Amino acid sequence: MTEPATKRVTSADVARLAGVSRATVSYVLNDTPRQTISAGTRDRVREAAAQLGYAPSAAARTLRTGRSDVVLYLLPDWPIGPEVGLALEALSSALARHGLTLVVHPGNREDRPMTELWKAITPAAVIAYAEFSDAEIAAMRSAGVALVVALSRKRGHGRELAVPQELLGRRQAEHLVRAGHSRLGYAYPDDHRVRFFAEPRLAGVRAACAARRLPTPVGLTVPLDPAAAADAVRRWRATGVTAVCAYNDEVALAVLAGVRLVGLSAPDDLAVIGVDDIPPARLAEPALTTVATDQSVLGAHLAATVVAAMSGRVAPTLPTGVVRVVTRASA
Amino acid sequence: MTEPATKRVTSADVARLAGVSRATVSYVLNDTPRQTISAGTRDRVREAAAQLGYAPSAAARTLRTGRSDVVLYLLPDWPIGPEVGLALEALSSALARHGLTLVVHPGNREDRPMTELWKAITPAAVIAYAEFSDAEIAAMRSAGVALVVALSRKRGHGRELAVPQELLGRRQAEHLVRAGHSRLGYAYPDDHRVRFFAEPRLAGVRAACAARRLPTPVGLTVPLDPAAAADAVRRWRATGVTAVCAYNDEVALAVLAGVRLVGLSAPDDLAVIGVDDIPPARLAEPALTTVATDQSVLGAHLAATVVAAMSGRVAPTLPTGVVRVVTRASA
DNA sequence: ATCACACGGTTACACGTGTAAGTTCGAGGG
DNA sequence: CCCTCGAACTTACACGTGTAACCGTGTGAT
Repeated sequence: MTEPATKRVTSADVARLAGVSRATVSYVLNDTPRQTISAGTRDRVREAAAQLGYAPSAAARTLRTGRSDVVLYLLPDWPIGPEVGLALEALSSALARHGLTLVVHPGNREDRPMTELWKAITPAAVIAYAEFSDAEIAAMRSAGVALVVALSRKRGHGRELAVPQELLGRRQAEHLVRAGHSRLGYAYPDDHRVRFFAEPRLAGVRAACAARRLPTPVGLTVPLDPAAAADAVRRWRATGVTAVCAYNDEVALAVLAGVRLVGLSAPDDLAVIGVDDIPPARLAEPALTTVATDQSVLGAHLAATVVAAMSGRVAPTLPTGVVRVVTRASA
Repeated sequence: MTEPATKRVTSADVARLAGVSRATVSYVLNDTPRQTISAGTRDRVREAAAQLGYAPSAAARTLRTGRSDVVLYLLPDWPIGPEVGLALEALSSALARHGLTLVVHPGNREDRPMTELWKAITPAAVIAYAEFSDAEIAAMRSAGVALVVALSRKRGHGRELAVPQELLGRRQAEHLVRAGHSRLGYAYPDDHRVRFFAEPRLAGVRAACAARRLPTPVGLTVPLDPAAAADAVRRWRATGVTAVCAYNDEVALAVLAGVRLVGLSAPDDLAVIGVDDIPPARLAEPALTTVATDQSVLGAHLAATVVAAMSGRVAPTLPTGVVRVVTRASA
């Protein structure tokens, strides 16, 4: 049952086969700049490594250098949508191109103190949605974590890396205003855990309205339930709202369901715009207009920022045109 | 800029503070069965460890034991929905309870050969959707990976761990038949990458029909586009189909959109049932009937299976009642 | 002829842990 | 009194890697 488990291929094996010392193997495979190795030896070592299928032990490497090539990505504890999956894939690809490995960990802060995890892994960087306390950040730093990145809004501690959430709200409002609406509503999510995202988005909508001297948007919490959403729709109608920005596509779909339930129709009676462009958006009745983020360029940008920060260089600026409005029928 | 980075707390520090040897610390903290330690010493060691905030280095531990406590979960390269996130969270919690750490890696087989990853990490177990080749499995085994779990249907190589996909299709068909339908359709996804899931689900529908001596379901590929879905709906109607099982909720939503587009209505003209119960399902027009899987018990079961297999015990059987039909308006 | 020096390597150590193999010591049996 | 034996520890080694420090050798300058 318990197999002999043919021993791991180590750099010593490669060295033996190539007829050099183990140090030489290390120098060749890591392209150590200080050390010069003849072209002939380089080839022999590379050949031997490939032939044996050698892959260095991450454990030993981490132990030696004190830092692993792992970037830890802590998922939030609220439900994630398909767009997160896309972003992760892009981020992973981009990081891999820089020799870094993305590791995603579901954020169950309760089960096991997060500290155990990064103390154990000693990742090169930690990316998380929620903010860390100053004490946590200090602890990580001293534990060898090179970079701590929070994707939420407060500035100063980390860097603002994700798409500025305000921008999403602003784009929503701009689209609605351009379509002739002046009295807007905001559909707030029912889940208090996402307020880190919802608040800045709402702030973006508010800012856009204020800039145009329009009345401040009337915000209502909209659960993912047609009947509850119908209530919200009635209240918006009563206050003269003609178009609503929703926190995301799911909330927007709820609003659309509410509109249908009260016997009205979008966008004539109430225009609706979402965020994310999830697949069901274009299948809704009516098809949902939404603000989409290009997750692949976003992932690449995030990776570039992490890499830059680790090598001490200055972070690149977020490329423009990452978010765009997908115009469909609902607004 | 580069901080002094207060050195890592090691077991040697704990030993010094507790006034014992480093080995004793290891014995205490790991509850090594062979070794007896007095209660007094145990307390002193534990106290010291807590006081210093000691967490053992995963790298050193892995290097020494040759196996890490990481369970590697390889995500597929097709888009994932919210249900995957829920399952991961449950799995992570359950594994943590057994001292294992879940690590999720987006499956970009192109960027970096997967071999590099598990050769580097030496995980305790690997969970993946797609199947591995025999060579890959042999390589993992010999590299020390304790268990390889394939979530796909082919038996023999790995273990069938997830919910049998056939069951999902069967439940769909049973619900429709019980509602009085006899001529069924199957809405196949447009993405060839998910055939590992789609084929067994379709097989389940076929089996349910065959068991009741009903005609074999007529399968059509349905892209996530209302117009294309409308075509499919017309063809189903032409062949006398009165109800369709969709690969998942998104495809089902597309079918519903198609139904509306051709001026018909569900479930009277065509009943539709999906799989997954994603949030937009209950917000659709009409609300989508679907087959839901309890991700939390599934995650716990998956964790139990992994743990059992690692310790050589026999795998538990999948608890019954994990999948249930959520009846709404569409079927 | 001598020296400095870049080239192309090798030797040796450290990283932090688990654990097999000792070591000390007090108790209990003959 | 001696021997054995278990409890309670300690000592010592191995895991696989990166890298600083050392070393021989040819080569061009003095």
